[in-house]
Amino acid sequence: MASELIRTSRATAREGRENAIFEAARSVFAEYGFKGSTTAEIAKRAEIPKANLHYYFPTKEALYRAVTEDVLTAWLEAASSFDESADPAEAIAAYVSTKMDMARQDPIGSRIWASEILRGAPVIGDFLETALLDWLKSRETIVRRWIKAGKLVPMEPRYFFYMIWATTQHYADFEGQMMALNGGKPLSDAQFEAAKTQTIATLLRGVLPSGT
Amino acid sequence: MASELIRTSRATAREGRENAIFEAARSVFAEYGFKGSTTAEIAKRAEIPKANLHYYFPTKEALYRAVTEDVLTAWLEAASSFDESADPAEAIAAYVSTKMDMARQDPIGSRIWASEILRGAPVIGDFLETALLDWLKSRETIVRRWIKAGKLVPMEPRYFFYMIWATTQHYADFEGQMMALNGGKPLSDAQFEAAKTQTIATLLRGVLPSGT
DNA sequence: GATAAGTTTGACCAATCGGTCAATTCTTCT
DNA sequence: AGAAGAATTGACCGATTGGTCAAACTTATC
Repeated sequence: MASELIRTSRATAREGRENAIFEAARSVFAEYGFKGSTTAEIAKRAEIPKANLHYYFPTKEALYRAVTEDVLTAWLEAASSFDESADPAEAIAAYVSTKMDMARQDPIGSRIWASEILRGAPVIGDFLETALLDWLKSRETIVRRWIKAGKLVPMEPRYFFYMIWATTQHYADFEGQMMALNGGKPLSDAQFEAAKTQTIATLLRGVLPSGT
Repeated sequence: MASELIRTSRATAREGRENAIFEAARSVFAEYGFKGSTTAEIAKRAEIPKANLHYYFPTKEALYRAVTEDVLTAWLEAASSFDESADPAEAIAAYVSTKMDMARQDPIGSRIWASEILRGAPVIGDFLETALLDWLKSRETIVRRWIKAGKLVPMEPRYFFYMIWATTQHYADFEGQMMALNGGKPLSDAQFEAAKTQTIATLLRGVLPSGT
């Protein structure tokens, strides 16, 4: 039930100043997108002179690509959680749970993804058309098999995955909106657990046959 | 079933060049966010000299506020669709349907909203804490009444609204991702209708008592 | 402790940023 | 037709942008 996904460090190992720059870049890119971000602001958050940033990352785009690559790696890691069970209810619950935990632990990564899609995915476009599409297709096959076996209600698997992605992503990307609706405070651990449990329950009720 | 929401013109009446600037600004702000957008790019898309833009909108921020206000107006219009029926299934179906249609017809508006939230809602923050919170609270009361009456499964209404908002918003904000997964083409009308129908069905199954 | 390699930094540059302004053109009214 | 106001425009301004560079400073190696 609890997640093993503890991201104390990023996927790619970095240390010292390089890591400070990397983390600063993540937060700035998540907030302002690629175009809206400035190397000066990143350097400021990393507490280093701007010139020093360009020693580790030659251009703003190189830094953005490094950050983006890291986000994709995390996505692929989470994706595998879908496959670890043969039972649809378990697989879906595990996947949604993992995605929710990711949104909670690494909202910045999720926001970088969202921001990248908003501007037309110029950097991760290739990934979407290849790795992501492959993943989706193969999981659609699995879901269709479950439907034929009567373990899931008839449906188009793709739109179900969109619901899962949308909901889990929402808890990262719209954290600000949720805070405003929650007295200015972020969701507490208890609130988040309730949200996660309920989301899984609603999704499962939505696709499991009635008698289950 | 079909939506009455035809947004051939924006909420606020505008004409001629002012409208061209307004629409150009919408598309640029949606793509790059406030900071990442430039008045030069907006002027270019509006096919006017940059100086002319400042005749109608004194500053970039004034233009952004005008665009943002328009998005909020559209949101409030859609919100009312929840109230038009006494039956929970009908109310939810109508609301989701309206929101889906909005995402389809005005994805740019949805993206401006998302982009604004991503950077901490500096402009619409007040709206979130007042009008949106009021709306949410009063609808939570309605949903709780339905739950007590046994018309809906026990749940925290808020997280259910988050699911609805997330899913409907996803079809606007992540259109680029969906295109990449759909052979580079946007969802056809038929595909979109299928997605909408299935989304409503899954959500309703998820919250309606089993015997229904 | 000298030398070389790796790291840090302030000063600087051309390009772009949001915005101004005076001059010009177009509309409207009489 | 001609005056008055509204709309349009190129030229321009100071500030900020991403990025460079040579000089200074640290660190590891002998």
